[in-house]
Amino acid sequence: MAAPRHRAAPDHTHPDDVAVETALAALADPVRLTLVRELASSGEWSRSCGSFDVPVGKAALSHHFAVLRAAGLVEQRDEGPRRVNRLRREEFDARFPGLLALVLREG
Amino acid sequence: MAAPRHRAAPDHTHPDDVAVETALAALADPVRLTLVRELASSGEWSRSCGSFDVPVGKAALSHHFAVLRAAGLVEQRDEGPRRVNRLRREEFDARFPGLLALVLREG
DNA sequence: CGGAGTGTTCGATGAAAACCATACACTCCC
DNA sequence: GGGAGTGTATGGTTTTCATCGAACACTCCG
Repeated sequence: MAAPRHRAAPDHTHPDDVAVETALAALADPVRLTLVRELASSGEWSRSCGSFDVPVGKAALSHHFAVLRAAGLVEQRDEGPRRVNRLRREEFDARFPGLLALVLREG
Repeated sequence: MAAPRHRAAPDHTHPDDVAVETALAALADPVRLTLVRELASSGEWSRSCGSFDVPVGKAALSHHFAVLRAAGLVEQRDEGPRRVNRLRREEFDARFPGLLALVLREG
């Protein structure tokens, strides 16, 4: 058996399994764009979900992170009581070359 | 006075005046993606609006072209009874380098 | 144990977007 | 002039998406 898991691990999607439409739609939202940008200018695994300055409640925020995971943009890991994030720079850029750079270049 | 214009010219938006979110949202739709791709593999000004193989009615199609114009992706010109299209490759690529190539590389 | 902190899930709501059918406008050609 | 072809505008329906409030699950710490 596997080690007992006390909390459901978030299901990730690898960028390779993501359709272009999905990636574009994920990045087309202003809130998610902020998350990605702030995440890009922070160290990996340094930001918990609640540490972002976006004008939405917890529920909506949780949903946005689910969308980002499904688009292969963000990886999450449980660290104690909080869930920390990492931008999947390399993997995502390998699948969609230049796209991340494009949205990071402005803002 | 200017020469009499019998039909309203479509209002275009230059890619330089387009926000990233707008460009991404425009390309995130499957129908519009098809239009852009088919347009990319055709000569400039060679395709009229009705010449595309998409599963939507005339009204919806007209709307999609309006979105593409607003995103700086397509330029239109009236040619007799029909409205012909051109993909704004260079201008759009100057504003969003690599984005067009990205969506054209697949499909 | 019990409370504080963090994040997800559920149900409902409101706004935005896609779509259709119809009606209209314009051009071409007989 | 009148009909066929092409595209737009309008009005209304349906779907999708972002959002919230409240309830729940889990971790940490006193």
